[in-house]
Amino acid sequence: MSKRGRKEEKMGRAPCCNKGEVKKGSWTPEEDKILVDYITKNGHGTWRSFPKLAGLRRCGKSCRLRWTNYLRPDIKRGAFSSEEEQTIFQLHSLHGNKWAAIASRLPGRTDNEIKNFWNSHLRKRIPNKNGTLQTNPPSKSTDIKFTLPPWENIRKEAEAETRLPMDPMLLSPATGISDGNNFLHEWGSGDEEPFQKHMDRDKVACLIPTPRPIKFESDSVVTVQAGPYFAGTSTSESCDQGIKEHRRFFKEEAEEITNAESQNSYEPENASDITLDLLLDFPNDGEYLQYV
DNA sequence: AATTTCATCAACCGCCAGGGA
DNA sequence: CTCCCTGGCGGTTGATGAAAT
Repeated sequence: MSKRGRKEEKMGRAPCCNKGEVKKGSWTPEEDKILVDYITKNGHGTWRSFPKLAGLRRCGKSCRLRWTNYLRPDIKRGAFSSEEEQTIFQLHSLHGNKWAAIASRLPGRTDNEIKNFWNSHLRKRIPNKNGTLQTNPPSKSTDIKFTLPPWENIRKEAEAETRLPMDPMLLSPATGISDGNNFLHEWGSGDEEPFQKHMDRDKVACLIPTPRPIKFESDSVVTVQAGPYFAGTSTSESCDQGIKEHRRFFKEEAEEITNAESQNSYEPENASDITLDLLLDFPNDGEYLQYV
């Protein structure tokens, strides 16, 4: 049958499966076994035709999801390690809700799993404009303290590297922090003005995605928190200085990467290197460098 | 002990981009 | 060049169990 003929046969978008015949809801162990056995022997082929071939009363899309998210042999189950948490924070600061991009940097973890983990655990730890955490009263098992945000570990790690030792006076907790996604949006827009106004209005420096602590000379009132997000409360002047330093930092890192790549020797080895690697994948195809 | 509230996460839905005919 | 199919993605829902009252 010609495509045009098929088009005339059924107008509009064809449903991915016959809703009346497919089963929905949780998968049973029997269904899982059928799916895994079939793929092991034959591969999945075209997902659309997979359920019929495998003998499952499921939508092909549902089969694909079940396989890619839960039954694939290379899936890593269990709790996220602190290293994985840190990596997710760093990647999210760069990519936002691009779960597939984040998952591609975490072997064995799926986008769905990371998305759920972010929404149920990590998102709560990002402070909002009031300086409070985006969370209901924390459960007993959740150790959330505004004075010790999750990226504190990263700061300590970076400090240990001694590449950018922190001035102790810069480490007091930030008290007013804007939302990182807002910042990313404004940063990505390439329009500095809204960002400046935002800072002036709230007397809040910023929440800048950064893989390592940033050191800069400050006036007497600035306080700084460093990590996946760099944040601070400050006067307008010290804000400006902080941003300048931030940009210089990124520029230097980008140059480092460029140099290393030109020697064909850059191999990401840890979370920090992965983040630097990601700078080159930043939205707008690296266009962000013009603002650095 | 019973009921309500909350947190978690597996699964679904709709949309989109890429590729092939 | 257009149309369609497919896989992939991100947002959302709802079932379930745990915690609180």
